Amino acid sequence: MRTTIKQIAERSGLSVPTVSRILSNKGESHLLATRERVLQVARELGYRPNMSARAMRQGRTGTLALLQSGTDQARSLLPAELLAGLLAATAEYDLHLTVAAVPDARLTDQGFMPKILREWSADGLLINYNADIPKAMIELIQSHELPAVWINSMQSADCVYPDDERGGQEATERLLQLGHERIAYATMEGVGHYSDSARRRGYDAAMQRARKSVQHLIVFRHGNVGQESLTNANIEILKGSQAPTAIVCYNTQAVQATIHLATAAGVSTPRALSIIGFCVSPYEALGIRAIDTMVLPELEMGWSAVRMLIRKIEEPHISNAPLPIPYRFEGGWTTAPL
Amino acid sequence: MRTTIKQIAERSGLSVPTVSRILSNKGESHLLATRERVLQVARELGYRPNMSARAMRQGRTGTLALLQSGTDQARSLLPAELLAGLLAATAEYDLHLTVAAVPDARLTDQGFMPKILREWSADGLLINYNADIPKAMIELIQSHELPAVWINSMQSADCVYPDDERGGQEATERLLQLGHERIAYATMEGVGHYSDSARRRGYDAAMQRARKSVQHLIVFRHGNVGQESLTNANIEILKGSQAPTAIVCYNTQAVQATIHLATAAGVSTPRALSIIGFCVSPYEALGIRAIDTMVLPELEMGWSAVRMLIRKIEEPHISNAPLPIPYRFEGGWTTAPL
DNA sequence: CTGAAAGCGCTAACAA
DNA sequence: TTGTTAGCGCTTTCAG
Repeated sequence: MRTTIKQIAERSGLSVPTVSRILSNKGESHLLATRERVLQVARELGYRPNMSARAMRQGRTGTLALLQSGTDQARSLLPAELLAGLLAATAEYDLHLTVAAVPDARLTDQGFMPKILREWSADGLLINYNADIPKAMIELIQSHELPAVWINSMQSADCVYPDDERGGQEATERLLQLGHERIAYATMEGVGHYSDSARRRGYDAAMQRARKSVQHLIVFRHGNVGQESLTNANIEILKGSQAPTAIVCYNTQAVQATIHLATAAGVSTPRALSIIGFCVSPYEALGIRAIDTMVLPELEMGWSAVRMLIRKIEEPHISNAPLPIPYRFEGGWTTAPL
Repeated sequence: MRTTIKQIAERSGLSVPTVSRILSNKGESHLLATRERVLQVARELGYRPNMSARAMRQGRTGTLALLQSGTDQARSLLPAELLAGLLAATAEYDLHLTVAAVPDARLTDQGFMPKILREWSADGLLINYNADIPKAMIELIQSHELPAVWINSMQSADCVYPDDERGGQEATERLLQLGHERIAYATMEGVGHYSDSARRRGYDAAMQRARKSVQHLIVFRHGNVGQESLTNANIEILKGSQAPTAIVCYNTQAVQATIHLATAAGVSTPRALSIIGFCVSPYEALGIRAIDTMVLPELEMGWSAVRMLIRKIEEPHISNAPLPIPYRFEGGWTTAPL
């Protein structure tokens, strides 16, 4: 049977509360001898505290829950780095992280509610919805009394999100500073996420401030068209006399597409074409050392979200200002002065 | 304050156990009237059961824990599909999933133990270690009394893993059946995972059974060499008179590399070069509709692992036979008869 | 510095 | 069909 405090108390000839205090480091006012004895016995018996009991007594579960939008797509909606940040931060504050997904299909179901929202089993909620959040869901969560922080989503309060607009602007400014004038923005067809328009807004703003005209918007279609047509559709842009000398790419996929395109067009990077991309980390493409990257600060975002949520749990009625996380530039080998 | 069963009992003029029984569907022997009344009041007060209390009483937390090896690398060691499978399965059985990571750096630390192992807060353990598992860790977990199932790892019992050898063999056999004779195996430099050697063993076996000589092993180096040298290093293989007409690729990265290489060498797919890759899902590369893929059955693996663990929790002393999960072939547009 | 008593919210066993 | 009693393991008073 599992070892309990009571057993340790009996074995060491002390009372239950004494053992409890020592094992949970409450009050240093204990004889060194008793202390040692208790710890020794606990070790011998392989004691591990029953967190359910502790939680019930203290009114805190010691758990944060991540409510994650549909993971039924192949592409990871829960980026590894974000998860890493959440895990590191929760571990740091001695909390557990439980993950709950709301399948996209059920997102609009009226009746559906994930287990985590039907019960008291976490102290707070981290919400990472990449898709648009149904209004009903937002209200549900707000009426739910559980402290919550939004990740990757702009709300009026209690949210943490990457500063995409500023990121797009900074990427473009870097290229401008290198002397580039014809700078394009490249993205993938059908990206519904607000980050695409936000980065593009930043790009537009930088171009306008520099009094350069906004250049070719390159939109890559996903692969389900024939090899020839796809390549030819964009290849002219890179070969024309007004071809861009630099491109800001929306994501890793767009970077890959751009490189592929450049290879096919016989345009070499960075000699004739500079590239900055929004990637998870300085991406090593084939034949390329590393991409100049605006790194999405997922790790930091995870940490910030956890810290904000902990604050929220401690002071539920104070709402936190939205926290934009700046992108970090990491140099690679894909940009050069014009 | 949070609504409790007691409050519902008072409001509805019934006793606490009656309310408890109705709310947790125990025993159908209740008057319809009382039933309705209780449910009504519960709804009004927004009742949600306190899982800590329930867990303490029942000796079950209703939680499975995923112990995950270091997430400090950029590459996701927790594939989205696996997580999706685990989440779907735990939701199906009305269980929570908590995720705990052991940072690679601390993997060998003697003193280090993740919170989840220091406490009683889960009913069972799902272990997903991609790196080699230190022996000490295995023993620790085995001595830990908590029912455990290994994912992606071959143990003597209680484990679920993809059948890489058979997968490699099947991929190769498909190409042989298409009439190919010069078939290569392509992988990335420095892959430490056993899946590489297992798939390769399967490839070797298929080739030997067909009495074909094992062909060119193509090893792509990661991008940190100049574009020229990398391409040239492998390009000769595809241009030579004994060039392979088909390639089995270890992973998505190797597929990308192969396509890039083929593009550069002027070899078209699938006309002159067939490709089968081990990818997460039929990968849409640029200019390619979809890769012929041996799909890693991560979703199923997640489900199987959860089912096995639940069995293990119910009957801790019965050990489950290792469960190899077969790969699933999904056709694309990158293979053709010779 | 330590112990006795009480109770967190829930459910299982038994009694009515 | 419902109520009474008891107790899961732990921590928090408060008393000694």
